Amino acid sequence: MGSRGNIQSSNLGDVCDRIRLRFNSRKAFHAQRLLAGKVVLDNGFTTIEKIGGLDLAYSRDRSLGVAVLALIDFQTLELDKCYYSVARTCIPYIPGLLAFREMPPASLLLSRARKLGFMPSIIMVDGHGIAHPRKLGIASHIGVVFDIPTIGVAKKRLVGIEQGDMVVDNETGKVIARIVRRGKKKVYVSIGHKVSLATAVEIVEKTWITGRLPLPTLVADRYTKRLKEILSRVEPGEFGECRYNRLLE
DNA sequence: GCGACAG
DNA sequence: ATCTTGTCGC
Repeated sequence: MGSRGNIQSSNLGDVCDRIRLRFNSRKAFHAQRLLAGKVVLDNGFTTIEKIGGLDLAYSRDRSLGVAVLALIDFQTLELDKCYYSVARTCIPYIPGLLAFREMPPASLLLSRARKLGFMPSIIMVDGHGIAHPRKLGIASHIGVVFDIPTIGVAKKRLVGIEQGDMVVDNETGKVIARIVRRGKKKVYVSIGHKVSLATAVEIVEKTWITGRLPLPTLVADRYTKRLKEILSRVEPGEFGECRYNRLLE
């Protein structure tokens, strides 16, 4: 047997191990700076028919991630459709590098949604947009890669200084995010891609009708937690339609 | 060296 | 994010 062995008997580790070994923060930083230069900070759309909410959950051993895209009618705020996708999680959570952990299930999901013609006008992503150390949080990352308008909606601050209802950049002093409150709850809203901060805030305020998050991400979050239950009986790469009918139970 | 640190 | 026990409020 040659030094390379073969696929079946290889003891070089599986694909996830190899992805993990090839990964390093220096290259990740470089990719983020590259993509950050492509972010568009103005509205790249005119009307919103459907708004999407994107969120993820993990199996208890964290080996699998499930991404959910909830499609909501922007006028009636009724749930239209809901899709999910499952993928292995190879990269650990590292502040500032969240996208490298969550992109596999998310990109699988969005590429399928696009192929099937179910891409919404804009997507609300659970995480920051440009309010990020290298101006490319996961919301912006997804927006640029899929060339779709995105809004970053995070529950906690990652960078910047809070001044009232805004978050300003440590160095430039520019506003990088706005804090939207509803009762005791608050979220950090930032530009993801192809949307202005003012419009992003308006969209969050219009869709935040109850709970701790605006409706798109709230619905995605609920489905994501329901789908955790079937993760142990599911193959990575699976794509499907959410099968739960009750929006809020 | 010491804190801060999306999900 | 996930796990987990107890507590507060509608």
